[in-house]
Amino acid sequence: MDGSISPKQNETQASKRRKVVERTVVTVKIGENGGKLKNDGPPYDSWSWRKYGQKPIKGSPYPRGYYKCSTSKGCSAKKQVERCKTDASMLIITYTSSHNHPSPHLHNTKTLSQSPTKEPQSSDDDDDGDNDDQAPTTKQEHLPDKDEEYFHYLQSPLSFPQNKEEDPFSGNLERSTVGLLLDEEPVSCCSHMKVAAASPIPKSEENDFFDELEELPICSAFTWFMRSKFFDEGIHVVPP
DNA sequence: CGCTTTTGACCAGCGC
DNA sequence: GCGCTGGTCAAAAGCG
Repeated sequence: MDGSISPKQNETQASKRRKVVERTVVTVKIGENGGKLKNDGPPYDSWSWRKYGQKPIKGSPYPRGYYKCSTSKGCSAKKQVERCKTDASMLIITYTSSHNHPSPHLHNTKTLSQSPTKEPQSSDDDDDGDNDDQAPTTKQEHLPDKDEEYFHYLQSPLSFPQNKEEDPFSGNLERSTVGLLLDEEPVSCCSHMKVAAASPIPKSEENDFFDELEELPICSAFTWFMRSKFFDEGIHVVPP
């Protein structure tokens, strides 16, 4: 893929580690049209993703798909898509790393919606994808309407499980969504989410995770994600 | 023709 | 130290 550059020397060193960097877990409820997706097909998303692998996951009847961002060549953003064990209509998407290029559809959202929910915090992650706000005139169509009809987005921001009380957004949003899910799916549906949201995290893992987080600027993956999806597009929490 | 998807193999981390 | 599992790479095939 990266063809010319030997990925084994650069990326592999870091990416092969299991303790990954930033991870943002998002749960997507597939609507009735879920069947349209091939496999666990990634829900529509502003970036283009290229599948580079698929693996059966122990304990899960569904394989996990591995995707890389193909919108930009050097972009290291990745995501893993898997279905919830107990509810096949739920997709668990784990975003890893962040995009190093602006979102191809941001201009759409920008013009479409100056969403009132948008937090003024956008300036702090400029170092990351400082171009985030500028929309390249890419012709990545977004189909917001369709998108919204196909999927109901539920989020479980793994990024800040410990701040959830302090965090301006996580408070309501996270709680409601996760709470809702847990309520609806007491059967440990989406164990990721439980871990992500609640925080019965095993000590070591917790430490590792927070450790990783602390090394990163708060902006990273979650921020762009929030900006580009949750706030610009608006995540739709499907009511029961 | 170019890009994406599929599939198998390999590598490395983690747990026992 | 060994085995298991997860994650990535690379080649081939398919599709637009």
